[in-house]
Amino acid sequence: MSGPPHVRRPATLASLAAELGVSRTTVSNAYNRPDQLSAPLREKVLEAARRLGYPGPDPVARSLRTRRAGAVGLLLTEALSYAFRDPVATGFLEGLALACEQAGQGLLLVPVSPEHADVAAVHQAGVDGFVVYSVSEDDPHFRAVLERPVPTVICDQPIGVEGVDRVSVDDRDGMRALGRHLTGLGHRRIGVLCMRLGPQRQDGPASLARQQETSYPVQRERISGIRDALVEVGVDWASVPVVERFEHSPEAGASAAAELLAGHPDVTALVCTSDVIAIGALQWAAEQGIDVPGRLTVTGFDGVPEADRLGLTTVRQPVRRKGQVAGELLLERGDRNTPKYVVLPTELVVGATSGPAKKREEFFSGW
Amino acid sequence: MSGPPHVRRPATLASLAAELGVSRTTVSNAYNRPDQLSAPLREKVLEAARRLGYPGPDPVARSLRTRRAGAVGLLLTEALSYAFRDPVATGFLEGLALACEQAGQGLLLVPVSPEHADVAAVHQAGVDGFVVYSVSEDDPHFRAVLERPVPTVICDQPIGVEGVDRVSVDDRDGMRALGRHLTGLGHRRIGVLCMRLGPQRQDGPASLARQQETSYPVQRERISGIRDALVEVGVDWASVPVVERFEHSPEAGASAAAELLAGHPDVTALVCTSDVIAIGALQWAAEQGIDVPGRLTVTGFDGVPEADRLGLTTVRQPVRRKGQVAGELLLERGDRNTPKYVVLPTELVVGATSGPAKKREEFFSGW
DNA sequence: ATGAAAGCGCTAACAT
DNA sequence: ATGTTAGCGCTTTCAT
Repeated sequence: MSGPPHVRRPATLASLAAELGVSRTTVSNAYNRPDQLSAPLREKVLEAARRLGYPGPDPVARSLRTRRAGAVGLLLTEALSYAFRDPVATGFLEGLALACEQAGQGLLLVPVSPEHADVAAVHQAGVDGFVVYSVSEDDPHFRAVLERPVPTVICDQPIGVEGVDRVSVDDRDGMRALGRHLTGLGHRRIGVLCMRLGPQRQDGPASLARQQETSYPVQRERISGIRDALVEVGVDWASVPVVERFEHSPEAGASAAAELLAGHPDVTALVCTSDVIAIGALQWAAEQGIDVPGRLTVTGFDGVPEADRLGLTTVRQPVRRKGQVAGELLLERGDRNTPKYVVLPTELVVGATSGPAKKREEFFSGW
Repeated sequence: MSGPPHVRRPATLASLAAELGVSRTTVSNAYNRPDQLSAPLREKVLEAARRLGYPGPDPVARSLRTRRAGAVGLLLTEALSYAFRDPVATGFLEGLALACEQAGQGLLLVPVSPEHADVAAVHQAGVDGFVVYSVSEDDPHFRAVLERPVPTVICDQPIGVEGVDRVSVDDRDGMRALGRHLTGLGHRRIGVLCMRLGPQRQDGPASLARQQETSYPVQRERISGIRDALVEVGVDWASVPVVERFEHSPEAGASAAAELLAGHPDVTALVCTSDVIAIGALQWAAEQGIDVPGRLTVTGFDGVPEADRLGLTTVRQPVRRKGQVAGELLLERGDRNTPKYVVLPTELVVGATSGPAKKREEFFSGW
């Protein structure tokens, strides 16, 4: 298939019409408007089609003529394949797929791999609109999407793009609520494990500058949220260790937890900016024999199903709904010309992985 | 977007050519064959394009002309949205996406919802080929795919379709190995929890007839595998309880486990035909305070990441690889006209959820 | 290096 | 109820 295009169609609408001695319109109607011709004639056409091996109207030719592709394009941050490993992305996809399904639209995943850095795939996509899921602010593919003369909906990131629909959640607010839950439990010495803050891999401590200058607003907002809560009770944010990981996986979470606690053994709570990271941290703690939440509190963000099963304390965001809304925004847009911005609510989920902070004395004997 | 088609393109290749006083060919070349015209002229064309808001060649028109859509269609059993909830399906998708990515091809998810029972979506898909993932033997969408004049690759199911590429694993063999592991541990009274066996919802015990007549060969093979192992040690298969669930989710697994053990309290091992079901069974056992594997052995099939984290005894199948191979089969097919059938290996993973069967006496005191 | 001509396969006014 | 006409926007030999 990468070689020559696939075989020429055995028969076309025109050849069928010629064969039958009817007009092309009639054949077209036989497929698209059964009520426009008599039942016997229609049957005759369909029968001839079967006989000649005519597979029905070519979808591409029809799309060209009707000016609709019948599909929505999806642009993702990462390599396409990554999306299927991330439970938040799959939740989003589930919702988006649901919306597409209901509208009878296909969902085209646009191939953006780090290797194929070219933007051609975006130009090549035969779609009626794009959903852009959580991409970095300077993504070239994203720019290419904006150049296409079709409607677009952004999910989460980037922010601040004028005139483009967007759906997101209030990350900062959600994390602030979680932070207050922790400070309410007496935690003062906490550590943060976060996702990548820049396009370049940088695993390790994230400076204050890096926290602020990140090209990933979602991470910035979540970090700001936990900071808000700590500052409220008088903690000096500059003293709070933040460890960053480029990969987003439980393994990365485990190694980040190890790194943070090695450097800051007196930390009583590990705040992770995603459930995936938190799941890794939890696993690490279990392997180390560290009691959660007795000795260490661990929290996440997102509310993915596995976190639920593990009883993780987290902030649940309606990922599926987010995908659905993104799809609806794109598919049900009438002729409106003012953009819509939808912000969905989050919910604090107190599970079994957060508990009271031990006092320093208890703490050292607790090891 | 569901209303009128999106706005007419502001400019076309032809209008740009006219404006510049050059031929259409030249404009086309500026985009597709930069080496066919002088750099200055090319720049002039591109500049004019920017100025006039010409977004580059229309992908649909190009597809019609070149006879290639630059995308692969994916047909799934279930509602599209389900695929993203099932870790096996997402693993497969990951691999398939990887293959598409590398070939620079898009991946179009064809919308098949139970509501939109019509096959139109298959006809509407502008793709160069189809991958069919684990669909039932009598799926009408599948028939529609076969009618399209493009290459197709089947994954897992249906089996026995002549002349169509296929990739699968030896389910029966994998399950047989698992079964021998269990009989080796002394298990003789086992129960099976399986996925749906027919298009109609039927939650509860599955008769021998139903096990054999299922339209889902994969389930049949897995059940046959465990049967093989039990028959080898003299167990009468007719006495082995098999509980079926229509939904494929941990919740369904939990309820199936409850049902099976309520009816057969002397069972020492629960063999599940998927990890997702097994995870639910495990959760149920934990809630009931049933010791695994002390009192009850629980096993799965697939080897999904979460199963790994839980230490589930299971049969690992290379799901990701399966997706990748499916993609490669479709994309790298030269001009071969003989179909390929690829069968990938499985691997028994002995985790922490399988242990020796207790003797009947120990067993009752174990409650 | 550039242009002219010829469709790819189809649908939608509009007429009859 | 059926046919006629006129493209949708583009690429690709083949000439020049």
